[in-house]
Amino acid sequence: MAKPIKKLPVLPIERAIRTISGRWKAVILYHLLNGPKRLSELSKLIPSVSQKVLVQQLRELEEHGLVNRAVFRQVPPRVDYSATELGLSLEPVMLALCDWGQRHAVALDEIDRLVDCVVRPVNAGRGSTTVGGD
Amino acid sequence: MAKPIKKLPVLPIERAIRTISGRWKAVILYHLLNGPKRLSELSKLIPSVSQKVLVQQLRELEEHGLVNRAVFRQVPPRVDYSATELGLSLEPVMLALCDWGQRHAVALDEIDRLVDCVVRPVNAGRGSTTVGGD
DNA sequence: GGCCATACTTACCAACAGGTCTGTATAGGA
DNA sequence: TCCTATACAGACCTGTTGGTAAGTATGGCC
Repeated sequence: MAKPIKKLPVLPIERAIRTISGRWKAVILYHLLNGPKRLSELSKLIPSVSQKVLVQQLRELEEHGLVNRAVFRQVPPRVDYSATELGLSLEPVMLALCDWGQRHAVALDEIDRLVDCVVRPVNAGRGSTTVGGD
Repeated sequence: MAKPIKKLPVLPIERAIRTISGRWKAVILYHLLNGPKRLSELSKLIPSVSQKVLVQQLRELEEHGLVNRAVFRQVPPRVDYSATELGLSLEPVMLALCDWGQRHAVALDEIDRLVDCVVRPVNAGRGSTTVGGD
């Protein structure tokens, strides 16, 4: 496991928040919780993210041990990004955050559209969940 | 409930993360979970925070409905900051984040010192928990 | 050789975040 | 009047972050 280049806080809660608080990180992780993805796939799933920032955040997530990057020797180039065990362990935390975020929106009367907090497929029916950033 | 000036993301998880991800916010909230505090108290509890940022973050937490600010008509000026019901509801989420943050530090072999994840007094004995930022 | 698909990298810039330092306001007490 | 305690506000600066736009590398196919 390579040492993260970007130093993380010592305080556990600050550390946790820092690993997932960069732009698009939560969205990226959400998609990777559903299985490995290529860069091009993630680009299509998150249309509003710039190539540069997508790569940047993936690299950071990788550095912090949440994401694994698998390079295939082929052309066109193929790189698979997948959530590590550590990354997968964030799922309940992300769910808790999502639930609270909904509660927050309701409390502040800012419920334009209530997005379901589903980070894994519950069954074959993909459902109505859409995550693409705000 | 006043509308927050700083617009929050629509996506619930991004919204949640944004409300607690500013500098010192988690630490500030941690202290307010233990009861109302004055600015000077918070300054003493978190020695490394600058006056300006402390006030700024408290104002943001207030704007986002997590913190209540009570002004007393007296001199010296007295202002009490306390966690709102919404803010208090963050406790389990913060605990989950803290637990995960510890797990993360262990997984990356960065366990200098394991800080306990206690956000409320468990009993009369205050214990060994210390939160002051990194 | 040109085109394709994929996965990046680089230069540049605007906006933002956090911090230092200085100053202001209030009433009470010596 | 000066000092005290408390709670800010404002000017300024540095470093970071997110994004736009353009470019590079690889091998396969026509």
